[in-house]
Amino acid sequence: METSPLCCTPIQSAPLSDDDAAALASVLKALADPVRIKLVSVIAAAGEGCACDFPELLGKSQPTISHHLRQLVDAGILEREQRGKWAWFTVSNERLAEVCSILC
Amino acid sequence: METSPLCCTPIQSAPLSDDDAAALASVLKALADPVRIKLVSVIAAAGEGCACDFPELLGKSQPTISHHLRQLVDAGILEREQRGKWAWFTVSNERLAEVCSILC
DNA sequence: ACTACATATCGACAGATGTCAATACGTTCG
DNA sequence: CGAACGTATTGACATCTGTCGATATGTAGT
Repeated sequence: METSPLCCTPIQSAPLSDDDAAALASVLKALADPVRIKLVSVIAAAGEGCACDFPELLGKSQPTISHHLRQLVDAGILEREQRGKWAWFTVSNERLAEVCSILC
Repeated sequence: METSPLCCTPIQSAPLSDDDAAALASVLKALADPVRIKLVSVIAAAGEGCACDFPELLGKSQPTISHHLRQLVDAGILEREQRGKWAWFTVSNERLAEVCSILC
């Protein structure tokens, strides 16, 4: 869920509707965790990332990492691709751009 | 607190350090609530806003609004100015720009 | 089919968070 | 000063959230 595009009006120009505020808040909430924003930055900087590397890289258990990855995918921030038995992730730059286009 | 500037490197170019990730997450967390992001949008669109108008405008109690305003001020997103017995708020466009410069 | 390995889900728990009623604080004006 | 009014803080509560161990699901190779 939550893969629908966000509203595109910068907050400077008009207040958000209740629905748009809820939608934007839910995407921001997905980003608003130290582990998750670091996951995004690691994947963004490398271009892509394998789930197998994250537990050691971030010092969190495998279930915890899987939980955070799911939230980011559900929010439309990450995209998941299965390669053999590994799960690879990329950042949706469009999604981040949507957020920025509303904030600034 | 939390008024110190955020790190300025886009996540595309390098992964965030643990400290930078925590700092960015705490600012995003302040934005990641429907009531708070709507407060920001209302104030941004109008240029400024009086605390006295928000409870009715957002359908929340005065203590709840005060609580959210405090979080936004602590995160450096809003700035507070006392005018007589009223509290007025403006949006720190610099703070929002910092966030966007890291995300995009 | 069986084994090995990567990832997802479940269940449980401690800690954080949003909310409001009650109350305290601070400013203005008579 | 004292009353009136706007705002902040406190206390309490239900809900949400991050975390991990245990377990289930899925994929690949023998």
